[in-house]
Amino acid sequence: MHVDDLAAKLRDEGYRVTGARRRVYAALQASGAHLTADELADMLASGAGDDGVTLSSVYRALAVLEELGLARASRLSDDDVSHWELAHPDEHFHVVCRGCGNVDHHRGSLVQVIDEHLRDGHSFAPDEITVLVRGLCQGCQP
Amino acid sequence: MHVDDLAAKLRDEGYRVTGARRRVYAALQASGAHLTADELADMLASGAGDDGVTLSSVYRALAVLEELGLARASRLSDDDVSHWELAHPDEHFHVVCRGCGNVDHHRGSLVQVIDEHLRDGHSFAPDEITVLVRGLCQGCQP
DNA sequence: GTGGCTGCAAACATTTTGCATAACT
DNA sequence: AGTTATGCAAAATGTTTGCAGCCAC
Repeated sequence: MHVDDLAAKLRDEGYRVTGARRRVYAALQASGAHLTADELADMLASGAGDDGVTLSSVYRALAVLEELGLARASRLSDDDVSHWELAHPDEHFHVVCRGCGNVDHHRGSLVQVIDEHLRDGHSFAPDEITVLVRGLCQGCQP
Repeated sequence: MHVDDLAAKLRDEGYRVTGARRRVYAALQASGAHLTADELADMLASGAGDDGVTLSSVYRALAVLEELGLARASRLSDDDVSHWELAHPDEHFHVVCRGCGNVDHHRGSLVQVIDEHLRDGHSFAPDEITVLVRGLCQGCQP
């Protein structure tokens, strides 16, 4: 999603279009990775002449983006930090390598399988399914 | 697992058998539910004449139990609290109802399916697979 | 008796919040 | 101009840690 569309979506929902929100969104998009609020704040710290974004504003921007369904938090490690990424429209889950730290977005039908299984077989209506796999990728295996 | 076996396992691994560890284990076993460290500390607070267990000791006891593979932490809600339970030997995943808060241990082959899929198709060696589903159970649906 | 364990309080890290100022509409 | 968002610092929260005394071995 382009930054212009972000502006439109923000206005649509009654939010203002601010530098902080645009910059946080752009940073997530540019990196393509999973960033913590702290990392985002560091990346967006006030540089030469530039205005920068504070840590608290990063948190508030992320909350708004999440509200709009544009960003997602996940707990990829077992320490207490949330890692943020732009929300992908298609179902996927995270495969994290303990060796190199690489995070894969694994697209597949498994999330859908779980959904259908619970819906049909157990009368449970899921609205959020999280799958997290940790282990070793091919290159990091002994 | 009986508390006597816990004692044996602790000794086997070079840990001491203490009241705190026994009580934390027993509380997790008795409740059968997912408890936070805080809830455990409250349950085990020093009662009439009884000795009780402090919050920090609850954390330390849980760390040891996790080390031995006897307890597991999961993040069932999106606030930052860890919920603890005794580790079940069989694969299962959590189904949490947003309405009544009930947590189901759903046993099934899905975890195994994910494991095999990644192992065979993607040369990835998982050592931890977490599946968390949130939604509405039958009774809480509109 | 000795070394690991506990309680207590203080430290820590992450996230949230209150308030005055600045910025979007 | 009006009111929402930001920066800053301070609070809140969950968890960890240092240290003196205690308890399992």
